[in-house]
Amino acid sequence: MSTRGLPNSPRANRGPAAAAENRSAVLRSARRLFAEHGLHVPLTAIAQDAGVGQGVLYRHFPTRMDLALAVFDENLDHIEEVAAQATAASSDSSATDPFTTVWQELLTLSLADIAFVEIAVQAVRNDRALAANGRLRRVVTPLLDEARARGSIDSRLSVADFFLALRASYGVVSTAMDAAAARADIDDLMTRLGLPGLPERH
Amino acid sequence: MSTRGLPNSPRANRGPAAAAENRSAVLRSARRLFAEHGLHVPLTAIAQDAGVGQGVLYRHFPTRMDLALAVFDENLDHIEEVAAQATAASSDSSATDPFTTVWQELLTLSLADIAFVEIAVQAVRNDRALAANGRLRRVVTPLLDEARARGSIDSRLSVADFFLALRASYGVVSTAMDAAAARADIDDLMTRLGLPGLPERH
Amino acid sequence: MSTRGLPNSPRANRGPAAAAENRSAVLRSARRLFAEHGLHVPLTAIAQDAGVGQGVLYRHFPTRMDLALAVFDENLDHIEEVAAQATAASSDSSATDPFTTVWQELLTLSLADIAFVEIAVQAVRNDRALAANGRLRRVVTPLLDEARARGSIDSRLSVADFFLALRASYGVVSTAMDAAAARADIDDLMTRLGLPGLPERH
Amino acid sequence: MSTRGLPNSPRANRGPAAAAENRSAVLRSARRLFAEHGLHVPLTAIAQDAGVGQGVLYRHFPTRMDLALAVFDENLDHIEEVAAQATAASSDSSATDPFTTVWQELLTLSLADIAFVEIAVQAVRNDRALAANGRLRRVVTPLLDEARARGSIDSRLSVADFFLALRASYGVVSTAMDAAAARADIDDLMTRLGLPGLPERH
DNA sequence: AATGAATGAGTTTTCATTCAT
DNA sequence: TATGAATGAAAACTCATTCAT
Repeated sequence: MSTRGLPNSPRANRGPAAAAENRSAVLRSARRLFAEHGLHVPLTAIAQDAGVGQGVLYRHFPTRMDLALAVFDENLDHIEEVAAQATAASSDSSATDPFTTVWQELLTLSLADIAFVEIAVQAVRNDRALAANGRLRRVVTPLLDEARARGSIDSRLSVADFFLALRASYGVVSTAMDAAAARADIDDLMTRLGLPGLPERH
Repeated sequence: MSTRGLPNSPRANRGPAAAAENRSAVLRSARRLFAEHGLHVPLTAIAQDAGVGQGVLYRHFPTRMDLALAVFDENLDHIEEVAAQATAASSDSSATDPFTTVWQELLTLSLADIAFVEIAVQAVRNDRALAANGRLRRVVTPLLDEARARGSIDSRLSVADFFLALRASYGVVSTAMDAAAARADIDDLMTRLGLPGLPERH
Repeated sequence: MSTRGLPNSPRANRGPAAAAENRSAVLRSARRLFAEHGLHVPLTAIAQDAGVGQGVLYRHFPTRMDLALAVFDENLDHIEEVAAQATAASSDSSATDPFTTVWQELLTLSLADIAFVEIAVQAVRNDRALAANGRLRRVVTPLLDEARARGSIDSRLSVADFFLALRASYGVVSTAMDAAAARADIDDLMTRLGLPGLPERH
Repeated sequence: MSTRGLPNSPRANRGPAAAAENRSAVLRSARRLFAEHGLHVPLTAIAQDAGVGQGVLYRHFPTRMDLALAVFDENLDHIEEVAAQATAASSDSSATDPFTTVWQELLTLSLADIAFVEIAVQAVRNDRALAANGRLRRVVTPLLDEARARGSIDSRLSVADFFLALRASYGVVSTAMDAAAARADIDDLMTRLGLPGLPERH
């Protein structure tokens, strides 16, 4: 009784190259919708926003946590890149201290992305998040050591303090009434903790 | 014709006197289940845990936020009481500074109750939460003034700093791996911010 | 554990006189809310609007249909009264024909009260509604006979035609876009059926 | 963590081809249950009757009104078809006048389908229903003009009268005690209004 | 005789997950 | 390999009816 085949849409994103594109489309949409609505957005909405079928989403990210951690991982990719660039540029004596650059980038990320907090919180309960934290630790430790040696930060500041400050910033950002207040409060908190505040420009 | 609303169970908590009891039962269950599972627990589960029908829950708390804020309000009731007792006892010169007592109670609350953070975060977007924050401010300001005068805290510490530190503690607690780590990290953070840490015993 | 008694509200509507008052209050509210929202309004809303407890509503009107028919019955009371007055006034030769007066009153009622239609429709399925229709028939038949004798209406118009026209007017009113259109359409329909239209004034 | 949405039943009506079938199944069930029980039947019952999950119903008809209007639209499809056939057959001089055929079909529909009335009544309050009425008007107008020209209906009968009569028939049908009485009353009303009555046979 | 809180079945609605095509 | 319809459990919400006080 059913008429013809018409299995899927005319111009389907087929093939291995398209698969990778689909994956990033999903990731991009997830990042945006997580940021806008929090971690509870319907996965259906993400797939739709990405312009792919739900099956694609499930193929690449079997669970919601997989998706959340993938977004989180991208943040770390970004941070690593920033760290590499900052280190490369640090031979130029007039450049900002690499640690400061990375730290400001992390604060900026927190500020921009409500879900960054949520993901971190959820992720912490998850073994795989330990790996994520490990990555961050590996990036930050040498920069911190160097910054201490240079004297650009307090010599008593440890990696543990760094993580503590980062986590404290979560609380400040996530309970802020608005973006401007959040900026001011973060700057304030960092001053009290002896760490660099946010960069001038957004 | 009407099919809904069959008779109710044999021996129920009826009458105006029971109403208040039922309300507290709901609140008690909500507090516990929010703390255990977060703000997303099914309202049905709360009603069941409280041993009441869903209608009771909806009668007293039309929306989930109403319930969350009621729990939050109870926290503030508790804090006010602690503040009053601490103030009353402060004539005894050997007593702990009232501000310290209250502050430690707030940290302890944060530590004990995952949902305290969540509620605070959600509540911040809500006008009614401003009133709640107002309550806290009114309680804390005089204690803080007195503590500054006495010299038990840094003379530069403002009420804004107090809220900032409280919000920072949210981040630290909510991203902690376990209770022991949370304790240690909170103590650490407070030391760095020049505020009292947690009390020795729980 | 429950505190005091406090069985019911301070100034309760007690006593037999109050009972009658409560009954009419419920009836009054039912008429209004049925008219505004149709027969499906929550009974709770009616009780609340009437300022009585739900128990009172159920005491006087065990089922929704009891309430609906009570409202309908009041309409018939009103019609009977109009009929009696019109008849009494009919000795005055300049007066409007009694049948016309009653008929116009019926049309006006239909026009004013959405629920009038709904009740009639529901009522038809109900044996008790037959009694209601019987009342109307008993009032109208002599007026109609006299009107025919006088020549104020077509001599072929029977009581059955009268009911038919009334029911037809239900359809016209209930599908009207607005009150003005309803008036015009009813007038039109009645003209085509050889019956008096609506009175000039509302 | 997520508890919702367990796997689905073994052999389901999957795929794009089945979607259309499922939609019609829902529509078919809706038509029947609306006709039997009125517009208030539980949507669940419709889905069940159609043999589909509730999701299917919501996918195709987000609101109850969407479903009701879809049923109504189908009626208009049917009427258009009848009109086309009647017009095509009208060259045969012995055939019934096309307008009469269409009009009788409309009366028959009203008679068969309690919900037809209800939907029409509800639909009137709805902008989308105006479009539906527009469709009907476009179909009827030329037929009416021709019927007037031929002399098969009273030359004074306008399109407005047509709609008026249709709406009047709603009232008569919806307040009828039983099918036989409804038939007789409709015939009677139409005679009085100078329009064709019901066809002999159904 | 009145009050109005409580019950809980019935309905609506959402959405994670599967799978025919 | 992708699509997107289908499923159906679960969660949210409503309200007729009862009954302790």
